[in-house]
Amino acid sequence: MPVRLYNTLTQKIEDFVPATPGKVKLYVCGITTYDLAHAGHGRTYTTFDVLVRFLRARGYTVEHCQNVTDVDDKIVKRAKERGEHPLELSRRMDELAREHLRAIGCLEPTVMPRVSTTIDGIIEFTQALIEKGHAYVAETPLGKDVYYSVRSFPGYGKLSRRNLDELRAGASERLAEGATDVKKDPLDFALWKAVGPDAFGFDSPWGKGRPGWHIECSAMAFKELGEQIDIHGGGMDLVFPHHENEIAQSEARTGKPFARYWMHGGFLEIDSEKMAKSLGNFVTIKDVLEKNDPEAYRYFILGTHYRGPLSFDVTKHPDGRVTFPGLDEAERRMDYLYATRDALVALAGDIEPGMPNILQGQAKIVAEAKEKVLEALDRDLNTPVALSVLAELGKAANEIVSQAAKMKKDPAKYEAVRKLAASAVRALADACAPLGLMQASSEDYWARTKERRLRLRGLDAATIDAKVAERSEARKAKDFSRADAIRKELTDLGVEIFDAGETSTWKIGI
RNA sequence: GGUGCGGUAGCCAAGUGGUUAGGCAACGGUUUGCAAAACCGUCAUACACGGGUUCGAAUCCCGUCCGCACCUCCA
Repeated sequence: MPVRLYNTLTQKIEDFVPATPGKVKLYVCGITTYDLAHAGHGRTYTTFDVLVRFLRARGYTVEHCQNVTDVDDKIVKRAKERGEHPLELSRRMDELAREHLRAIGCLEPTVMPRVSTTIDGIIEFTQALIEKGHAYVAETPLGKDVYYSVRSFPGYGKLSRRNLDELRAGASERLAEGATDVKKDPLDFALWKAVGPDAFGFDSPWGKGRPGWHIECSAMAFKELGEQIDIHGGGMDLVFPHHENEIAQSEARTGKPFARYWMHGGFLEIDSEKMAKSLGNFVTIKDVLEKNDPEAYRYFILGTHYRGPLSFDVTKHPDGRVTFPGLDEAERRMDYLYATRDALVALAGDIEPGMPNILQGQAKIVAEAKEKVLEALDRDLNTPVALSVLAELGKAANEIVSQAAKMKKDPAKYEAVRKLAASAVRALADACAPLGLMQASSEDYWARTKERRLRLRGLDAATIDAKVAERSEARKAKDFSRADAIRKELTDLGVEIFDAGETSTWKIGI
């Protein structure tokens, strides 16, 4: 079955066929770097990260271009407030965003162009549009602006299904509020805006100014990927006007279809409202990472189809603690997956994987897991179904481990079940790979979660170790009431105890 | 008003004409000194509402209701 993706342009799920067989050119609109990246950004970039990992797992070579908007009015404004150079503020925020996205498992895009280093391309693109009659220069008190003439492009509105007359009604009202009317049509949008001689800007044939928001993406995609790309992605809020304008610019210049497929991710919501910087209801990725494991966040995101809304719940406890219940639940699932893998590895040791004729129900699940995950992703990135495959595999794996304990007396059987366990380890890795899950070593995963959970609960490991040791002594002496009392005490602190024979281990609950 | 995205069992969430999605919670069982974890079972003939098409509809058609977003900067 081919890869199928929903295309906003046609409103249909279509077979994915890139322009060049085996090669995918992907452009994803990046972040405007004036503040920390929030959990909604994280959702979008995680979605496209899974798309990239998945397409690669399906054998495609993916060129993933994600821009950095480092020249923008918001950046200039924020920088001014802080007495910082705009590009310096942007560089700092970009570094943090990269760090946070890397932490949640997003692979570095192949290319990351910046506005500030693409000014030549933007100017060239703007000039081309002027020459072709799609853009015009307008005089303003600050100098010369360049606007795109929306009426010059017949296909305007085809992505967002809007027609110019309906749009004009809204735009005229806004203009009435005292804006200077230098545009020929209220819907025309800026390609280049003049700034005063003292403001942050770049020299151009039209004087000092800054590029408009939409032209930069057209120019960067053109420069890095060429005239036509396979997939263009971003959040749903970019459909209009940003992506509509990109189409108008790029197709007016080249005369060719810009992107074959347009993909848009749904919103992350808090209290049923879109999480947004402008609404002030956002939780940053940094906030998330302080409370939960990065893979728990990814698991949480993948639990809902990328086009639907995803509710990010925040619970404020009576004691003042703030938690994210959805992420907590996801983190328990990650604990489960890592614990499952640990048990498999402990059983398999370094035996070679194989598919012996044993535990056939489980063996079938192990054999099919990888392909089932890929098949789920074939269907417009159905990550919830992919996670259900992981759940099925986890169950089978744990069953293999518990059945193995009963086979120890029969060396031939035991070796066979160990081979199956080794296959399950491989299957788990293969099934997780396109999702970007279970990327840590067990050692790292348990260490980082332990450290974080101890910190959140204000506990320290040495105290717990001492209590657990004391309890072990009590158990050895068959003083079970003493042992149970200590366990109760620890449980109340959020510490879970696991007895295995005479020894006990512990972990902090989520 | 226009354009989209949603409304599925206690909760989260797949499915888009007939065949067990999955997870969480709860309860019962196997296991355990007792637990926990793990596994098995139950909850589950649920699909916003009203009509219609069909042998058969959560799924298609018509009409409503509700939530959210975009139409100005937004992933």
